[in-house]
Amino acid sequence: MSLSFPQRVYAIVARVPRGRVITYGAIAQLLGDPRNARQVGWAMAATPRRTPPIPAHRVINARGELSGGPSFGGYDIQRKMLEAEGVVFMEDGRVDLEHYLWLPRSAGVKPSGRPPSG
DNA sequence: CTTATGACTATGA
DNA sequence: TTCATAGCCATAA
Repeated sequence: MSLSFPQRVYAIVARVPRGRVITYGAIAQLLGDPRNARQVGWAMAATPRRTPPIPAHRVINARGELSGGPSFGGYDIQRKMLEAEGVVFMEDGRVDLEHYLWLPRSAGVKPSGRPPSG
């Protein structure tokens, strides 16, 4: 059975440890469709209001900026959440992805998913 | 089917 | 560096 797109997104976001962040593009890339970065955001916004164990506040854009989605109540809320986990922000108010961007162990290797156009 | 929107990303000025 | 534009694709009307 194939999991839905958002389902797979949650699976990755749930793997992001504390004190780390991940970008939409990275998630989409891990799913095999880097173009679906936008759909990743859509999936996050579609998170059930049951407030599942999905650390959506650790998902930011490729520029290290927060999204301030309704799931947090505002930009400051998301920032406080990350700071509470140990994430330090730069003067510009952005996160240094070079230091906080998290990737799974198998990052860079996708043995299965989307085969080449063969 | 078309049109409009969006928790995005890459490129050009 | 910031600002504007193009490309992308799923969802909603």
